[in-house]
Amino acid sequence: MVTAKDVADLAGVSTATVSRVLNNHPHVTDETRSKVLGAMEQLGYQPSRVARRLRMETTHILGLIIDIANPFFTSVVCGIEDVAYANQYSLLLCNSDDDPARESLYVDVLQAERVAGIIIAPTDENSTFYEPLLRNGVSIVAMDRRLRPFDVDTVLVNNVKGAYQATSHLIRLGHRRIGLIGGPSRITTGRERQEGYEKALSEHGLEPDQRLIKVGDFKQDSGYQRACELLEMEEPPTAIFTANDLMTLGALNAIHEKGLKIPRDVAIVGFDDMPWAPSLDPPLTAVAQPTYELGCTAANLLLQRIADQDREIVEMKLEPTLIIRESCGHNEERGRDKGGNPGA
Amino acid sequence: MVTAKDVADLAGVSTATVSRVLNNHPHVTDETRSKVLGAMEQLGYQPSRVARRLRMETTHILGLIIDIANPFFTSVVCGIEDVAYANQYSLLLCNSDDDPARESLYVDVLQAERVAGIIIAPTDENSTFYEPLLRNGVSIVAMDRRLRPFDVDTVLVNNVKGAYQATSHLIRLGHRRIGLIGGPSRITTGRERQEGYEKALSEHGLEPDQRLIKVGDFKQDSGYQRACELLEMEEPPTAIFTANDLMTLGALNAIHEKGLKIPRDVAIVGFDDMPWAPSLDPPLTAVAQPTYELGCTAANLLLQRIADQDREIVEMKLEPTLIIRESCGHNEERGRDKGGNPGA
DNA sequence: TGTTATGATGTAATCGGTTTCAGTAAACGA
DNA sequence: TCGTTTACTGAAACCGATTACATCATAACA
Repeated sequence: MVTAKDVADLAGVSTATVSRVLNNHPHVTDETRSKVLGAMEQLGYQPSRVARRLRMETTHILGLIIDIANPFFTSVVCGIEDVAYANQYSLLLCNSDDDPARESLYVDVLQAERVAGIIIAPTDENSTFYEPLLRNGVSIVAMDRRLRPFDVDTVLVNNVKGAYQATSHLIRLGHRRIGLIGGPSRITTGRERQEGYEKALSEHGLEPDQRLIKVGDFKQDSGYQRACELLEMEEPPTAIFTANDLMTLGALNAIHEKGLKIPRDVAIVGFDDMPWAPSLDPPLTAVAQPTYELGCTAANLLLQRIADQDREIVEMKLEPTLIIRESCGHNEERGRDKGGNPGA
Repeated sequence: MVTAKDVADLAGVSTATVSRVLNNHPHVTDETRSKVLGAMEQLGYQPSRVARRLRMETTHILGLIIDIANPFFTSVVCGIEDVAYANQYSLLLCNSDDDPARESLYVDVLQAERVAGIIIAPTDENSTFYEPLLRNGVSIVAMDRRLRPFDVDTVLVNNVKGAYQATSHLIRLGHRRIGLIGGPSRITTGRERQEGYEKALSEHGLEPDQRLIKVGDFKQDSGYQRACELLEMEEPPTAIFTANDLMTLGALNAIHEKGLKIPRDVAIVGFDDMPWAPSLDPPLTAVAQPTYELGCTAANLLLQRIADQDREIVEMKLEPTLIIRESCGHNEERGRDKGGNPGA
């Protein structure tokens, strides 16, 4: 591998000058500069970021810890990458697999890599293993989910509101027995979406029924399993709210498998409006999240904090939107008190 | 940030000894070892991978250049990450956005990062900007797509066969006017899937009609646009083969928007069997690719090559499977010569 | 007892850049 | 003409680990 020394020798200068040319320092003769540039060109020189990093103590690398199997995050990652790319940062990708142990291990790796900052979607909002990072002044942004023990920049989507809207929509359509397929309560999104669901029920005078609340793990199979449990109850729910896209797909499989017709036999609202939602059978009513924006915002917050460690800590909350299609039926305006408190 | 020097001072030893403890060298007293470990613990020491990397000239980082917006790659990345994780490698994620210019830039970045190896899904199978990498002995694996100018390890899916199966399936069902929404011909998958489509037509005695062949860019919007063009022809095709998952979704939007019924008015086969395919309206018949396996294989090949630069170069071809659901109808066994050469 | 082998540890060079400091030559002012 | 400033460049220290080599103490052996 060709080094600055090689370039310097060929150009007949010192490595200091090579470095100066590389970094566009003033006080370099045009003649020297072009000699050095010529030598670089000729040798195909690529300066080692590893060496530069060691000396400069500034890495221009961002760490990213998410559950990469979850398609929700693909668009989020796009947003992050676009911002990183525009600012000449690279991305170190870590897969938490929604497992706190794996997340913890990657946190150590990222610290060892001396990354400039980290964007995480914590798999447990009470994790404490970020303490050493913060002590060492590594910048952190919590994204999509909270990291409660620490005061860090945070970008969230208003989960309570989204779940509230989805559930209210079902209630407005006359549903009284509404099942929830939720996420783990250790994860912010799991907890808050259940909260929004329960809030909607309560505010409409309905008592949350614990038997209708099933907790999955945000993966497809659990959506299938929990949906089966709900549908096989002696008094099954007439509608189901699934707390993320993968569990929605699982639930749809269960519903179709049992030969049930949506929305006639059972209605369904999902959280996450994915590109395929309009093409599902039937087109899915779902809570849309601003995923790309979520990623961009997280990355921008992180870059800001890297630039200014003393900036005050912010928490941003992006707004979800309920996209109404056909998986709950069309009769919301008919014969019912919209948004009111209809009887049983 | 705490360094080996700090640990050495606290433990009353030299940095050499700290390093020896770190790397489990023999010839360290139990007493010294525990003193050092204690100091590390007490200071929360994380050895700098940056420094180690510079000295050792072995990075334990793999570069990955793909179009991260394409959901096809999420499962592929899972496979890669699992293998990397198991071998204590980290992943530097680069988004080509299917743009050769961006890919080229990232190639330089990865070389500057001195990554141990690179996995790429080339956005142009004739790109020549990998030459400097190969000259410097960086290991490369081409995945999902070819990199023709260079002799590198390659893992592909049998695209010709997959497209052939999909198209033959339509022909067997009696379709004669079959539209193709293909990918760019500079990309292996675009070229080969068109090849398989044309081969199926020819072998069944049908002349490929250039007006029915539309080329998209593997993104959703182009699927929508090309499908509109096909459906608005004076003599529209009775079936469409879409060359990847995103374009399939776009085409479905176009079909639904025009109020057409699948498969009655128009049949559709997709390339890529995604988790949502069974839940589409109607359940999608599609060519399934072993995505996770594709990722694992690529990562394993790369690690093998890193370990042994002289291993002979291999090209692996994984097999696709046509998954028959309902988007082409069910009548393949009825009244027709299965696999034969039925008349018009 | 003297010699040698061996184990445990420290010293210093090293990886490839960046940066401080010093030195040289040219330019400028008086 | 001399002194001072300024532009340019090189020598060497440095970032934080690893490791070849040196050193010393102790054990083993003749």
